[in-house]
Amino acid sequence: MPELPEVEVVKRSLSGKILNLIIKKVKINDGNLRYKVNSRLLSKLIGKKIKKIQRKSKFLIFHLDKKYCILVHLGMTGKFLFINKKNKKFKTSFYYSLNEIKDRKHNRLIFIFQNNQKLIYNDVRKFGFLKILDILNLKKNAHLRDLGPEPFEKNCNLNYFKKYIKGRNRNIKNVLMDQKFIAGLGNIYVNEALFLSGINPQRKVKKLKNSEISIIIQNIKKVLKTAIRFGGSSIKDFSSSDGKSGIFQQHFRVYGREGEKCSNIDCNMNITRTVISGRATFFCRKCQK
DNA sequence: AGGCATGTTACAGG
DNA sequence: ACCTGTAACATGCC
Repeated sequence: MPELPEVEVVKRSLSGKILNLIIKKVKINDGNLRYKVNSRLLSKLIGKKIKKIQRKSKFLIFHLDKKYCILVHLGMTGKFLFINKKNKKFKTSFYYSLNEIKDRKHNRLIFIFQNNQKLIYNDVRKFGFLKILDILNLKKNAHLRDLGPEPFEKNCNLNYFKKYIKGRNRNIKNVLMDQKFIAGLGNIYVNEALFLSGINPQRKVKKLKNSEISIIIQNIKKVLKTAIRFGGSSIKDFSSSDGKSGIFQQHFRVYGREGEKCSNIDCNMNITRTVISGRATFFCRKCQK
């Protein structure tokens, strides 16, 4: 369940666990993910050490020895699960085992490390993927090449928005969902950021005032930061690699709240659901103009 | 049974 | 070129 905050949470939780581990074996239960897993390349990872984990937008990049890296996208339901065999008897790993047993069916790949700890890639819908690449080719990789700036980068500012927006006839929701314009947002956080900003998702970008754009930028950062702080949002069953769920979904102001009363004080309006660019869109008709 | 789902991409048509 | 809508991918849940 991965937009930028969820992927960041996964990155952080994984970094504390698998850095410096050496891959002993990789088991492919079902390699037919969004792109078929290349088993030949995968076997080249045996004996390699995980040196660094990086997040780029909604992608994870595992850096390994010898310029190998794994580019990962979690799609809609991709998850990593870390199994600490060494502490099998401890409560925490009992927790992992439960998770593993509950959803063994969707464990697609299993990385086994030299110390017998395991990293499982679990993905119900198989929209996610793992690609083994040469680090030197990373920059020109088609998935990463065209990504826009991330919300926390300093070039993601009012001027950048103004320049892009000029003469464009798109609505603001659609633009914020566009990874080529700004990287890392998805449907949930765009809905939330526009609510916080008091901007109707249908507004044409060319008609936004500078002050409104600034507010949007500010709220994008705010909502992402808060979501990371709460461990991401767990709709259905997102979990970080230690099986913990995030709780930011409890803080959604509009997403999934069709018909519920607007959470702004003094507003009696119910939240509206509509569809924009094929995606569910939630907003308050009164508070978002 | 039908509709919906955190994402991305391809394609058709205006 | 720009923009929108739709469908597809694979699967499960309500």
